[in-house]
Amino acid sequence: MPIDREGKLPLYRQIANELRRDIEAGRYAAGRRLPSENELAAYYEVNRLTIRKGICLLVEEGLCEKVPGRGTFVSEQQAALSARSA
Amino acid sequence: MPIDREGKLPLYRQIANELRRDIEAGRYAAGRRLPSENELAAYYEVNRLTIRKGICLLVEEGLCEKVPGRGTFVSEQQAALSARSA
DNA sequence: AAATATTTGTACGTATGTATG
DNA sequence: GCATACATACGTACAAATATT
Repeated sequence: MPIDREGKLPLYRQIANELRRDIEAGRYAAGRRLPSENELAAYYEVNRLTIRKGICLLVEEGLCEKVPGRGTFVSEQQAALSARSA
Repeated sequence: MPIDREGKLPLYRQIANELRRDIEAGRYAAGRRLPSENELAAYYEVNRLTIRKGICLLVEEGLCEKVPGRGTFVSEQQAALSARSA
């Protein structure tokens, strides 16, 4: 159970950490689409806006890119990085 | 620099005064939408809830009307008033 | 072409917790 | 204790872009 509601870390940061871990572990291939915000919200049992806030951090880090109407995608560079380290 | 954090007036009252001034100065046309709460929060560098509290005063005064999910709009009457005084 | 579904984007509404004066 | 202010989180509604049927 990844998310700790009693923890000190805000949920959206925990979400960001989880997703970052998954990306860096290569669980999402180069340019692949992440699950939709609604799917992630259902999976982690948090509000969709909390997911968005977490993903926003990853976008700022350059790990992800969002495309309106399409989804959120793993940045190519990041995919290359995790492939290299794998 | 409109907002004075050292002043005696609470921030939300200062915000209300600023917005009221802008409306009465005709800077927002009849029925026009104000900047979103988030935009105002960024502009004045205060929390969104502080903006909300300030706008709430204007709504009580009849200067503005809020529409859930759409925004805050200048009341038509008020627009007429400021047009008259202009 | 049209209608529908999916997905991200935006905006207000509400509640709780924390900190400060 | 109370008012002010901020951070977090969820709720709800609708718009815009895209994809599908």
